[in-house]
Amino acid sequence: MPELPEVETIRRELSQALVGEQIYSVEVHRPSVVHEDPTDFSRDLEGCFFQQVDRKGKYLIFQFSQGPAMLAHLGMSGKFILDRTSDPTLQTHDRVVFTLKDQRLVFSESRCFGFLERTQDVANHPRIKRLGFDGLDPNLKPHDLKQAWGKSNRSIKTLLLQQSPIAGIGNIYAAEILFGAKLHPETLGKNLGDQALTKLIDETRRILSLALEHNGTSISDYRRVDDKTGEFQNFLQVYGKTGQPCPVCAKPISRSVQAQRSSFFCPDCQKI
DNA sequence: AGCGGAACCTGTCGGC
DNA sequence: TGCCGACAGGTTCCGC
Repeated sequence: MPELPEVETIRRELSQALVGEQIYSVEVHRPSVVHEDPTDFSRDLEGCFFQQVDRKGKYLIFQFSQGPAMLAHLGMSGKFILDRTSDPTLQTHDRVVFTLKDQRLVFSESRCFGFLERTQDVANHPRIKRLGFDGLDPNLKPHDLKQAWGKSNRSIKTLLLQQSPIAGIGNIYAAEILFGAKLHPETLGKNLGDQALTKLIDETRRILSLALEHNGTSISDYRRVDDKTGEFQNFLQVYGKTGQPCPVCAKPISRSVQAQRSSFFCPDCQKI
């Protein structure tokens, strides 16, 4: 599911619901998603209070009153569900269940690409250390992109998916950002000048913010913690629109494959 | 050093 | 109806 706007939507909802809550018990139903001995994982978290829920790129970071923090990545299909009913029936893809005072927090992941991982030192965790500026970080400047991309022969589409120097963009928003910036996905990053880089940064912020205002994009799996959908799918210009008219020039949207991922673009509006 | 591709695992959909 | 291949919002690792 989840790129920056979806993860941030979930972060806000979880923060609201969890801070100050105590974990009564933890059940791990799919050991491979916790990246450590599930018995240790459960035992250590039981009794802890949620203190803060942060985010960097597509990672959620849970801070507790004591002990290590917990990183969560939702992979392709991961969800956090807040279940306030008293029905403890397990759904097929429920991997980890945290029982709190009056609710259960369920980590559900059909494809098992997502995971929960505890760490004593978030900032130095290799997965976090690798990330560049968060996609909404106002400090990102054209110079940073130039420095990172200057010697690379990769296309701009591939570079946007790297999570460094910009973190949080995935396949949907890469398509929408490049359409907004009028850049063909196969343009080489190193060929972009100051003007194009500035436009790219502006569009990144504009699209991610707009998507966040609409609570993210629900194409198939993505749901908010209360099972509501996001609404940004109603605003997509090119992602998944192969053959449909470009909203600007009405030529059909093209699809190609780059680095094993689909790219969607207008062959007329987006130039190399 | 940097690149493309395979791998991780599961589900859905369309064609035959 | 059943089987098979293509495709899916992500990340890491392994050769070349």
